[in-house]
Amino acid sequence: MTVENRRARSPRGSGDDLRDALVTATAKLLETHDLNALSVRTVTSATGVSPTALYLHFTDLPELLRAVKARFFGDLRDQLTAVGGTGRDRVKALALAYLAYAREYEGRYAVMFHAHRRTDAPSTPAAELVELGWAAFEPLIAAVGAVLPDASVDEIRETSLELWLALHGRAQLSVAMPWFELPDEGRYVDRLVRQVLG
Amino acid sequence: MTVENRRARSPRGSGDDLRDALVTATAKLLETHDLNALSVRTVTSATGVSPTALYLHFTDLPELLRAVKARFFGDLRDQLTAVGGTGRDRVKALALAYLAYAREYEGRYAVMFHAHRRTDAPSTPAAELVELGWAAFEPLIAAVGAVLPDASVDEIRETSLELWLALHGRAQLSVAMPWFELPDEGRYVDRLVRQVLG
DNA sequence: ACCTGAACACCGTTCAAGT
DNA sequence: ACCTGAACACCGTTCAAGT
Repeated sequence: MTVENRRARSPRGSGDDLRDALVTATAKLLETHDLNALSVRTVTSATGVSPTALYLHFTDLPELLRAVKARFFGDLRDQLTAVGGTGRDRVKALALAYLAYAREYEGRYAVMFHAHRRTDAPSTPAAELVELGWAAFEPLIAAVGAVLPDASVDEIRETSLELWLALHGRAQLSVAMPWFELPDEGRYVDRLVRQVLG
Repeated sequence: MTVENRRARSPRGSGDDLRDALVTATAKLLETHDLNALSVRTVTSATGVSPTALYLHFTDLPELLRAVKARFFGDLRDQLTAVGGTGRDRVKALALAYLAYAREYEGRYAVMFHAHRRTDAPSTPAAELVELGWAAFEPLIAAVGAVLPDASVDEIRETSLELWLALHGRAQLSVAMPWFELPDEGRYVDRLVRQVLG
């Protein structure tokens, strides 16, 4: 992974500028590079600082990646809240927007649902991520609630989750196994919404 | 990642013994360790050979991981073909067996559907993996076909895929975000099968 | 035929130091 | 207050050599 030579960054005014710059640079690199092509050195080099500068704002590389994940979940939520429509059409539009996000930003989606951890760490839930995940999920819950006015909160949540898990299954598979041919997104969403919403 | 000191392996009789030993050792390490805790050195050390011995049987580390993935898909297929039952009960039993595999072997599932690649490599489909993926999928297709005797091959495939994508969505999410609380597996499968199979 | 050892350019992270 | 440089124990991979 060769990174263009940038001029060394002048000492900065203050605050979280470098932190933001590192997150932005990492997000950009993920558009064109694999997750494990990311290193402290490529990220800092792309930002124009020394490798050790990363540790001024993050405890380690995984924490930087968590911050990047958080940004991606925020972006996804923004895309979904911008979706229009009402009733069942709105549910379908949200489903299509979700699949579109995964398709357009494959690298992001791979990182957002990347299965790391495993025994070593105490599986730190990273409260911020939990919250952002739920926040991104909310528009779908609201849209499903509008379609099922007589359903309880639990029923709405369960139904929304079924929709989301089917969307995630398709999105994640297409990222993990791009060679696996899947039916048209529109058709998939039509059938899914009919099956789950009745 | 500390690995117990093993005696150096004596020169072997012949053939693919070392290859198998490396795949087995890697599979075992994945039961307790994260994917990126795997290295050429931990794998070969666990096998009792020098780091460079890996290159006698694999072009590089990713190819070893592909071989491990292939073994896991074979295992999954074995588990699914061992499932009994007929009709709709068989479909449900297969779904539960699928989720059970992902739950019991989280590390395996994470590797099987790990989204690597991305621009650098030409996204080598790895024909062997494609075939093994389909082979693991076949039992479900057959079970769905038995439930829908009047359906066309395409309809059966599409319906089976919908079932599988919903199962994969749940399985992969539980591996990627274990802190996300999901409804009971039995209830999920009951509702899913009713929704998709009508 | 099968495996090892030394060597290469990397890697994440720490810590003392610079401005 | 903010950032760098040298150093540490690692990493994947190559290649010449050992038995």
